[in-house]
Amino acid sequence: MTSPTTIVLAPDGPLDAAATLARYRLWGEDPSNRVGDGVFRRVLRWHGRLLPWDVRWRGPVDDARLVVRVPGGPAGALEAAAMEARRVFGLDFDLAGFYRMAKGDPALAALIGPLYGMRPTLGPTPLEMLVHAIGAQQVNLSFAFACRARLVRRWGAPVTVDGETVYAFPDAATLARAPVRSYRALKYSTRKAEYLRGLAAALASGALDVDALAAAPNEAVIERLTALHGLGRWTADWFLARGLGRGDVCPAGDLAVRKAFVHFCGRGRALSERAIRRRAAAWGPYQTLAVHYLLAGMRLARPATGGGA
DNA sequence: AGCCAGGCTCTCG
DNA sequence: CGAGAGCATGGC
Repeated sequence: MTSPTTIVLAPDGPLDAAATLARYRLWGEDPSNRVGDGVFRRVLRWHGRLLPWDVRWRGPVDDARLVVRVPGGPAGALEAAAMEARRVFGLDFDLAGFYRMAKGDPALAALIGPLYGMRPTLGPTPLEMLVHAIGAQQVNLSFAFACRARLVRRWGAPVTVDGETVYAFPDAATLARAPVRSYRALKYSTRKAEYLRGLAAALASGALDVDALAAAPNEAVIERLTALHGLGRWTADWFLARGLGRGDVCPAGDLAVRKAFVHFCGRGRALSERAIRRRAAAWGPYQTLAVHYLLAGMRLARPATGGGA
């Protein structure tokens, strides 16, 4: 009687794993989320232990399989890793339903083919997703990635397996304790340092309750997050979309989203944030997917200038 | 050199 | 309220 050593996930609908994970490489490297050839590696925090795990993908886009392993880890850790894998590969999005809707939409129809199987990747944990969001506010994404990589190497825990080093993302208490000047050394601005410390403290103390957020309606999530210093509507929208996996979200204030709407929906003319929200509302529960396809569509159109999902 | 990058807060009218 | 300044760094 031995416990299983792998969990195999079968996506409901198509999955293009490489396209889904492109976000982890487009603007730089992420030391806590390593993408290799057919494999994704990460470290799980499991009851105080740091357990490296990996997930390998195989098979065609229309019949893909994900194989999750936690070498030497207990069965519970394997289950937890599989939960993270579901998030990383966006397995809970309804791609089939989205494609049925998108086929009849003039802005989206042409994107289904070239992006078939691409899913939004969700942040593995709320802390990690929000730290990235704060870091990405206003600055170009290459710079934001570089700052985050420095943060991970500074306060994360390196774990080496098979010659590959993956960092456990720093925990909230560590980030809450770190002085502002140490963030400055990583090239975060003083204000972002304060925002990051405040966020980490709120999560570490439980003042910001992740489970409660996951159960709350969108409006309540926005209210709770924007009550914190440094988290505005943009950050809250992206948290709903890429943190909680909500489908009915359009971060209409996002610069890249606005540009994508100009290109695909505005016939070259700018739309107000309000007009964008109105237009997106017609996509109902598929807004998050639609926005990701528009962003990735911009990357197809103009590979040199980025703007991807 | 100067402007802009997948924002947010604060101030002022 | 809406508009405008400041934030800090890197890339073009």
